[in-house]
Amino acid sequence: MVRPTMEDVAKRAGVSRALVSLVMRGSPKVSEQRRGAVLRAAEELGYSPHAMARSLASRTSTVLGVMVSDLHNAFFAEVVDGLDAVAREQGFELIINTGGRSPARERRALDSLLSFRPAGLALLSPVVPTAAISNAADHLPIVLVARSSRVSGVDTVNDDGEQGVGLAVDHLVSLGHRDVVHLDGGEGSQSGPRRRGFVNAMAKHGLEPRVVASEYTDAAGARAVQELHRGGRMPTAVISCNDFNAVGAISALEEAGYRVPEDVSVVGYDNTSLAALRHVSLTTVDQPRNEIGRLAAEALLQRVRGERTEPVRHLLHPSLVVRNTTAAPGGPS
Amino acid sequence: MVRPTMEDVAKRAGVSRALVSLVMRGSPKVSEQRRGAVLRAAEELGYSPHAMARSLASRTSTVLGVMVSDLHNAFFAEVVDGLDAVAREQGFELIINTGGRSPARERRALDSLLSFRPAGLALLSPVVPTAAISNAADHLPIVLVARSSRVSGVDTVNDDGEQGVGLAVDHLVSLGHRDVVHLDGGEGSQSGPRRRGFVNAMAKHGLEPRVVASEYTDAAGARAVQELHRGGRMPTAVISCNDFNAVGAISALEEAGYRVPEDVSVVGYDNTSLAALRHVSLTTVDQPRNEIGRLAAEALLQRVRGERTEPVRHLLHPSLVVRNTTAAPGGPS
DNA sequence: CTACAGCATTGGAGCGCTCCAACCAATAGA
DNA sequence: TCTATTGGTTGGAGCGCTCCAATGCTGTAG
Repeated sequence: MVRPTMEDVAKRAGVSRALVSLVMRGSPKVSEQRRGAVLRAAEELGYSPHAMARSLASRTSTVLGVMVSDLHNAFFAEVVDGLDAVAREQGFELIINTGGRSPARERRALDSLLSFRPAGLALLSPVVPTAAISNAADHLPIVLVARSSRVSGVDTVNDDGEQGVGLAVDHLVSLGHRDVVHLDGGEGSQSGPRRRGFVNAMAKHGLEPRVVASEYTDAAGARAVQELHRGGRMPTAVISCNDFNAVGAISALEEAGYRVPEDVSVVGYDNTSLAALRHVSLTTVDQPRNEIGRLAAEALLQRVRGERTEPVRHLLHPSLVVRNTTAAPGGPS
Repeated sequence: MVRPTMEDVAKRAGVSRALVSLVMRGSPKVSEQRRGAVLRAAEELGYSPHAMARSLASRTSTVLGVMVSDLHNAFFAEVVDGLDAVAREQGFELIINTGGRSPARERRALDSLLSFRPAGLALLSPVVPTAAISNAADHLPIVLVARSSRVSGVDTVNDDGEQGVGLAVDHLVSLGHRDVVHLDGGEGSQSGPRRRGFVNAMAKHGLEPRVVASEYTDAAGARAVQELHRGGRMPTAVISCNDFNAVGAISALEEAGYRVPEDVSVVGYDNTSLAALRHVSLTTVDQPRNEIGRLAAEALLQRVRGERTEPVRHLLHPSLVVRNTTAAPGGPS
C-alpha cells in the first residue's frame, strides 16, 4: 500500500532527489545518461508523482475545478467534454464536483473544490448566490457557464437564447404560421432570454406573441397543451422552452387528437440526444455545447496565465435543426 | 489572491499554529474560550483549510475518486448520487473524472485521480484493461461498478442482468407471448448476462429463444427490426438490450406499419428518464441505481477503515416497470 | 598555469498542514 | 505539603515535493 517517493527513486538511481525532480518535470538540463537512469529506477519502483505535494511545493496548480449543477443533464456532459479537451491540450486536469441543484450542496461542492486550490473554477449553471461566487473570484479565476451574471472579474459563456428562439420563430413564420405559442420555462435559468426572443421576433413579424407559463419538464409541457386544448385556442405552432417540454407537448397533442406536424408544429430547445431519436425527430435549437466548454476553458486559462484581467462575456450563436415536427400549417396530411 | 494560512490565524488569535489545527479538526480538548477566538480570527481572515496540505501531512485522505466512463449516460449520474450521499454522510468528498469510453483517456483519468492519492476509487463501467485495475488495487481500495471482473482484492457492484431479462420474459409469457426476440447488445458491458437471462428464461418456459445481433443505440434497434420485417418473421414481442435500442425498435415498427403494443410488445432495459417520458412510456427493467452507488461507497469505506479485506461481490435485484409498450399478443386494438 | 565561463548536479529551506512528545498550570490524592 | 494526574497548549519534525543558491566539473581563453 505504501508508494515510493522521489527519495526512493533517487537512491535507486544513485542521484539526488533534486535531479529526480528535474527529470520528472522534463527539464532539458539533465544529461541523457542520468535521465535514463532515473526513468529506469522510477519504472522499476512503480513510482508515480504526488500531485498534491507538487502543487504544495510549487504553489501552482494544474487542476481546473468544475462544478456541474446537475449531472443528470446531458447538456453539461458535452460542455465538460469541451472543457476537458482544451484543458488537456494545455497540460491541465479537470476535477468535477456536483451540486445537485441545491444551493446548500452546491456550496459544499464549491468549498470542496476550493480546498484543492485549483488554478481556476468553471461553474456550470450554478444556483449559489452571486455573493459566494464573487467571494471566490477574489482568490482565483472563475468562469460562469449558462448563467449570465454581472459579477465583476468573472467571465461568462452563454448561448444567445434570444437569438435561438428568434430562429425558431422565423422558421415557423416562413412556413406560414401566424398563431404561435411559447411555453415558458418559468424560473429556469435561461427562460428570460428565450421568452424575450419570442416576444421580440413575433413583434418583428407583426404577430401577437402568446406566452403560456410552463416548466422545463415533459409533464409541464403536456399540462400546458392540455390547458390550451381546453381553452379552445390551440395555435398552429408551439415553441417549447426545451426539448423535454416539447416532447411532453407532443404526446399531449397526439392524445388530444392533433397530428404533429400536420395540425400543430412543435419546436424544442437544446438539441439533446432525445431530440435526435428517430422516434422523436424534433425540430429544435442547437447550442454549440462543445464550443461553450472550449471557450470556458480558454477564458480560464488566459486568466491563469495572467494574459488578461478584463472580464469577457461570450454569447454564442445557436442554430436551428429542422427535423420532422414542423411543417406548413394545415400542410401535407 | 493570496490566502491566509493557519499561521496567520494563529497570530491573529494569539495562539499557536498547533492549537488552530486542533480547532479546525474539531478536537474536544480545546477550551471554549480559545476555540471562539480561533474561529473568530479564521472568519475575519476568510481562512479556509488547505485540503492538500492536510492530506500530505496526515498521510490520509478524505477523498474518494470516481471514474465515470461516460458522462453522457444519465445512468451514472444516479450512481454518483448514491456514492455522494454515503460519502458525505461519512465525511468524505468525491472527485470525479471521466474517460469518455476511450481506454487511453481513461488511463489518463485514472492516473490523474491516483495522483491525488484518494482514499479509494470507484470505477463506473471502466474500459481499461484488467491489469491496470489490479495494479492500482495494490495501492488503494477499488470498487468496480457495472463491470463484473474477478480481479482479486477488488469489490464489485452490479445489477443481475440475467434476472432482469428473466423478469421481462416472464412478464411477456404471462401476457401470452410465445414468440419473443432479444435484440442483443453485442460487445456492450452487460450484454452477456442479459442474453443469458433471455435464453435461460425462454428455455424455462419451453420456448425457442431467438436472439438478433444489435447494439446499445436507437439506430441499431431500428435496423434490427427492419431486418426482422424483411425476413418476414416478426415476433409478437421484442426485448431490447437497453432503452435506446427499444425506442429505435419502436419507431421502426411503427414505420413498418406495426402498432405497439397491439401488434408487437417492446421491453427496454435501464429505466432511463427516456422510458418514463409519456411520449415513450416504455415497459422496461429498472436497475436500483442509487442503491448501486450507495453499496459501492460503503464497500469502499469499509476497506478504507480497514474493516474488511475480503472482496464483496454485490449482485442487485432489478425490477420490472410496466408501462404502455407491452400487452397481450393481438390484444385490444 | 590560472581564470572563467558554462553546464550538470546537489543540499537545504520551505510550501501548509498534522502529529507527537514535552510542557505548564490547576486540581486531586496521600 | 508533596507528588500524581488531568486538561490544555506548544514547538519541532516531517509529509513529498519545488526552487534556489551553491558546488563541482569540464573545457576554453588569456
